[in-house]
Amino acid sequence: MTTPPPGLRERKKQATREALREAALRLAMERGPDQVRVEDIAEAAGVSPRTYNNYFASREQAIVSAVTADRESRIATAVAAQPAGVRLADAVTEAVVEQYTKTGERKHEVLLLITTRTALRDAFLDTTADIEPPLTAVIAERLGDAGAHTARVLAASVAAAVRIALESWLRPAEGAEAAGSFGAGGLVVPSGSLRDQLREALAPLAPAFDAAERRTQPSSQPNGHPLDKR
Amino acid sequence: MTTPPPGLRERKKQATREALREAALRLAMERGPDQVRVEDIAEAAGVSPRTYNNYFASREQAIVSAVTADRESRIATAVAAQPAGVRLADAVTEAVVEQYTKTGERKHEVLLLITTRTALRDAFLDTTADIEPPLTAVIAERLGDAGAHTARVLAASVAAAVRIALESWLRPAEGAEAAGSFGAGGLVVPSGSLRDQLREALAPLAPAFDAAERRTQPSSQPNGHPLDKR
DNA sequence: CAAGAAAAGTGCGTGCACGCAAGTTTGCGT
DNA sequence: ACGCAAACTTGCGTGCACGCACTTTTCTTG
Repeated sequence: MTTPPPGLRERKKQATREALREAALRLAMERGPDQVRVEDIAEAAGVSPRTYNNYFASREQAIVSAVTADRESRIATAVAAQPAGVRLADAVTEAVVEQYTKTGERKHEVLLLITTRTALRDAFLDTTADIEPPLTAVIAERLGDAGAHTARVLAASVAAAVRIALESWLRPAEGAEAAGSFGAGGLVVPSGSLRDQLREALAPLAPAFDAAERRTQPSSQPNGHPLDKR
Repeated sequence: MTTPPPGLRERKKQATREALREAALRLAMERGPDQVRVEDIAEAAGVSPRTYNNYFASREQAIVSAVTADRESRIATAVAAQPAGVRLADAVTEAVVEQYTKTGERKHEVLLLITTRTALRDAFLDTTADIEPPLTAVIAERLGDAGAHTARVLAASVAAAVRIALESWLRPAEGAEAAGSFGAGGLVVPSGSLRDQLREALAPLAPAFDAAERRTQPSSQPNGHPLDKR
């Protein structure tokens, strides 16, 4: 409905983007990530370097996007696909966990590559911001027009939480540095599975979702037990 | 206590940083922001271009940092300075609003400059991430060791909310584009004062703070009326 | 189906970020 | 007071991001 026939223009565009993605990833895997110049990626994809640059603002983005692909749209539909009765908080949590967990075999070995370079790691973490717009849309849909503002904030918070979860998951406990007055952190969390990290990061936001949801439909109370562990 | 005498080394370093900040801002104000090359800033500050680059990762950062300065530390202390009895949510909100509102006359004219260039605008918005570590620290302090994880998520959410508030404040209603299924947004909010934008963006997070706070001190209920409008 | 408008691709030039390997300054132990 | 080690500065070189002007391709409309 939204895309009758995408048109040749758009198809070519996506094809080029895909080719660049693939080329970037493949070359990065073959040689090290540092041994891949933009020129190589462009050539492998059959476009000029300048064109490559119209698709990706940085070399890291190109490589990482091969893993990230169309996560944004997947998340949105995943939320919408949740049964109508569940709490909004649970719907979002489930959708997010599902999308970040259901990783093909190939992806996992790519993540190893990504963690080896700080620039790549950062670029990967930055992609969490991409889920914000679609999340805003679905949340806003459930909150109604009055909650548009709230929806944006909640979506952004979710993105932030996901980022944190990925951060502490990707980091096998580095030396103690920056933030505040924590110990080495060894006690805080033994760096469990990604699944757990995500749930734990999203849990604190649940009350905010509940409150927002309550403000729009004070009558129909969604069932609150499918995932509530308390 | 934390800084007996800072030592010559550190003082010089801060002096250089300050000089760069000031030079960058001054030059950007005199000519347009686009007419300032890194070379100029470095020369005006009396260091080599390469050294400039050891302090700032981008030209935009240097300019923006003149406005941002030590906001991070101010926020942390502002939260800590709040009366002990108030809800954590209120303490944070007040501290944040205060810090982003108490803007000198000079700052306001700088903000006008910043909004003129997208790159500067983005750099400015990115600085909201800097408040995250100090916020994490103070929040963690009030939540106790058990809530360290929660503290990080909440701090990140606050940072995200602030970013959103600043975004919609800096943008006098552009044409409708990206996100989801909203109208032109003219109805949603008439783009009130920054103060209001901040409060509105932070409000949805209050329930999350309350819940977190409740989990650590189920007994002593903080007074909940100083700012609660509902 | 033939222009003409709109959009994508391309070549070129400029300023920049950043690694590396010196040189220089500051701090500290003895 | 001296001198070594660590921190900061700097020059150089490389690859890159991106604006601009222009060509080529695709979409639209009469």
